[in-house]
Amino acid sequence: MLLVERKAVSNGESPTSLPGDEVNSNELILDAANRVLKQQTGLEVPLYRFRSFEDPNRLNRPVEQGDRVITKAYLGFVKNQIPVFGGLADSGKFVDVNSVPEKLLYDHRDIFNAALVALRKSAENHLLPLDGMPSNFTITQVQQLYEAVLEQTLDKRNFRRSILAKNYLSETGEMLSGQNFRPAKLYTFNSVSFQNCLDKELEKLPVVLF
Amino acid sequence: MLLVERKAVSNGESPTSLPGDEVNSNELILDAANRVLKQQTGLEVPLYRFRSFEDPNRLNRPVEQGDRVITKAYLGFVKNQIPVFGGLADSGKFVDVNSVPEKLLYDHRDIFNAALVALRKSAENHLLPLDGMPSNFTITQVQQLYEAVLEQTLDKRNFRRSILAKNYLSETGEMLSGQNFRPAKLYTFNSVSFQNCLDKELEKLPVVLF
DNA sequence: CAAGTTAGTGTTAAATTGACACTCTGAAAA
DNA sequence: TTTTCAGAGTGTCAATTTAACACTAACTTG
Repeated sequence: MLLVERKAVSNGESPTSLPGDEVNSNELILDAANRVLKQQTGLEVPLYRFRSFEDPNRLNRPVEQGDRVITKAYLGFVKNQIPVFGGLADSGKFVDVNSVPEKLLYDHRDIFNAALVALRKSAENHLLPLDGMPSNFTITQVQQLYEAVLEQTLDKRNFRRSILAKNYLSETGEMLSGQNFRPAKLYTFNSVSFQNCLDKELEKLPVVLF
Repeated sequence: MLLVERKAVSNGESPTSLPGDEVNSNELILDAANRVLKQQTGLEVPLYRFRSFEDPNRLNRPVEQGDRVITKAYLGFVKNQIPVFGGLADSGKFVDVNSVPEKLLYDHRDIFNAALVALRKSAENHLLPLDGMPSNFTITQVQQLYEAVLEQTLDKRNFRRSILAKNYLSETGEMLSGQNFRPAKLYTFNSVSFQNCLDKELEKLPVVLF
């Protein structure tokens, strides 16, 4: 989990926060998310929308005209990039998800919690984005990622069957050798097929939701 | 489908539109939707969120500072209420969904299309809200609603099995008599159980979606 | 070549989903 | 009173999907 320390913060608020800033009046929100992430952390990764936050009191101060902030939250997966902080973000660091402070800026802790929920539901559907994996990986490594996210062990055969059925893992033809056991096939993450899976899943949903 | 004629409209735009207006800076968006609907049509019905619309060009005019409008769209089901137009809405009328003009205000035709998609996906999941049904109704009437929304006939036995399994229809103990065939059981729509179904469905979803 | 370690594979039982046809009940007509 | 009409209401079977479960394959090291 990447947390940043925000420069100017209203009285009493924690400067520890998620990257984030305002949308320009002529840009798509996803574009804004990418731009702000780049500005504040130097990172460029695919972003996945998960929820919006719109409570009028979420900034913990009385709402005045022009002070209403609605956040559309995205998450993304970082490989090995080293962040370079800038913009509103003074500094920052990666922390274990179990070490995220209870108190973050505004309702950012709620947003983080929602991100974890989103991640776990995605994992239950075998739809975790693998942008954070190395470019070649074994299915066992993917399974370890899933087990970490879900905090439970999974049956190897069922996991393989389910994840391969999604068709977003492509065999490279290469094997992972140099270990003292049977070499494993290496796969890559096919993000186009992955998007197709998400779209197909979206097809199935009831869209009238709250 | 309820369309309203909007009073003041920028040049060249169709005044025929969906009810809608701005959110106050201190209210929840759903509250705003209820308030605006009441103001403009006099109607008070449960509202169901289905999508947001955020294209910077959706107002068909160059975006200036403070001119960016993002819409969160809701739909609701009207029973027999007679609308009383007010606020931005000069007048209005119910029209068949197949007679909605191609050109509505701004992107309201897109919003309407999205509402239809949402409705049909909800129907495929046997999760159409029944706020628009009479207070007592037969399962056959519900099936007719579903068939109208889906524009296809459904198998009676499978439909009954599925819809009853959701547990949001409650038997009243009354029967619909006075017809020259076997009387049908009358049911009511249990909106609390219905919400539970929606929540349960939400549990199952992958939440990382775009 | 034996031992150790992970890779990789298939079957069965249970639950769910879709296709399909007949009996029940009341009213009206004969 | 009996028959006819029309929609109400019900169950089964086959196919698919999902979860549980155990062994053989392949490579390295000693």
